Amino acid sequence: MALPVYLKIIEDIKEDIKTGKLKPGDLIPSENTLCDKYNVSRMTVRKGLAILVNEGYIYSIPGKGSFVKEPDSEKYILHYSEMSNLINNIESTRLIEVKIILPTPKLMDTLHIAANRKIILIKRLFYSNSEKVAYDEKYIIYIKGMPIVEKEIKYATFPEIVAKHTSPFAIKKELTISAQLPDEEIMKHLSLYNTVPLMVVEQKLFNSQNKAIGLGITYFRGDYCKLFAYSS
Amino acid sequence: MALPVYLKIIEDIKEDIKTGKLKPGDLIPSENTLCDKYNVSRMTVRKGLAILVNEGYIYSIPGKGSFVKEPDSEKYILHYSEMSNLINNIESTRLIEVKIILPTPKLMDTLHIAANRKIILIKRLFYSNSEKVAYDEKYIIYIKGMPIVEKEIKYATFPEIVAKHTSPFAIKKELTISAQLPDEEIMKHLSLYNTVPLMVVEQKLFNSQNKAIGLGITYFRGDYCKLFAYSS
DNA sequence: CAGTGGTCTAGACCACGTG
DNA sequence: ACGTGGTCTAGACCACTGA
Repeated sequence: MALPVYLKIIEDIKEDIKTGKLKPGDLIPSENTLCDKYNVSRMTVRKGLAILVNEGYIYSIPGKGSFVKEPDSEKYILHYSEMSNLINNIESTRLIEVKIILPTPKLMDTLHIAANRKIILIKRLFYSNSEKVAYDEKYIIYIKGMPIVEKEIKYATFPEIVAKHTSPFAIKKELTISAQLPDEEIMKHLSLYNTVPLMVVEQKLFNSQNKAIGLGITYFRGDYCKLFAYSS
Repeated sequence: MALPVYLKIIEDIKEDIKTGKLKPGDLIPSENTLCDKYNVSRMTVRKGLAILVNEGYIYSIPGKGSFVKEPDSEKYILHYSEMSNLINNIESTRLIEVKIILPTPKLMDTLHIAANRKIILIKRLFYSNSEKVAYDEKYIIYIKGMPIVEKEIKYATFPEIVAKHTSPFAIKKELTISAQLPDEEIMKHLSLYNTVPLMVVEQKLFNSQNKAIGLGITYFRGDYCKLFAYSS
């Protein structure tokens, strides 16, 4: 019995759920029942159940009991960074342009800002095996002290640029993934001469007050980029 | 003080992390120190810390202490189902074909099966607002008792079909997302006459022994499908 | 050695839900 | 009134770390 009791409890209940002995909606034995079954104090049982709750296997209703949960079968974990994906890693970047602009109507809308707010626009190209694999645009709401020095931007990931002076824990992010065809500007930047589908990843950053602080759009060549996700 | 003490402890430490008072790598006050600070027993402090560990804010090393964690800044939660996405929901489906086949070399490789294993192939079309928005192929390793009855397949999600007779908790899933151009068969199925980029989502299902049991490929019209993910 | 986190106990009081 | 889960206590022993 090197195994702590609470882990044994977890194992047993998970097993019952996976084999179907316990089905979604079923009532789990009460905490006191489990105390008796394992000859263990209630806090130990509760520790096990808390972990099962946390892992999404069960839920508890005060006064009623603990029940097997309907699994979140649509939930996946996705790891995303502009700099690495399933097929290849970005080995180098080239800065096309950095400038301060005023927001377009679309930017005013997605970032919820006034027409006179200054925006830093960064355009970059990503290379892998000396080939252009992605074109990248970042729009960052300008704040004093922001890094607009070339060497600070060149190899940084979007959250890294923005989080330079705030805790990375304070930043929330959203991704929108779509398939598009390149417009003329992108075809030029990526030196495309025939139709190549693009995997477009829009990344929106929010501060801890849920105010948008930046927008990044990365246009990956479809034949050079795949994303990968897995169920937890 | 309706707020439980352990939640107060969590709040305080999160606040210190978000404001940068505590930085990644920093040592957190020891459990006994926190007991004194909050005038509370050790189990209460530990409950709070356990949740912070679970949420990825801190980690603990026995004999040393608890430390602020480097955040997993590339991790996102993605909700995916063939039947609903950011832009629109699938309102109806049409079964094109259901048949038993022997695996192609590609299938033998991705599903790790022998050449004589029978495979159920299901081809479907997904409609939204009476328009064809996606073409869908499922390959399921045939097992006795599998539903191949039309009405059981028609409106079911891939995991639902496969999990019909096993617990949904026992199934692990992987997604691969890419942008592609349609081949002739897909253009025909989706009635495409000019070039439309496709968002292709490959879904692989595994049983609890990590054996592949099914493969689904859904080809969404890029202009009708976007995926959405967010940081936790 | 003293201090740390990991496991566990045997109680307690509370709010809640059902008969 | 009783059983349920939610919070909390004031101890205990262990294995580990670092001085």
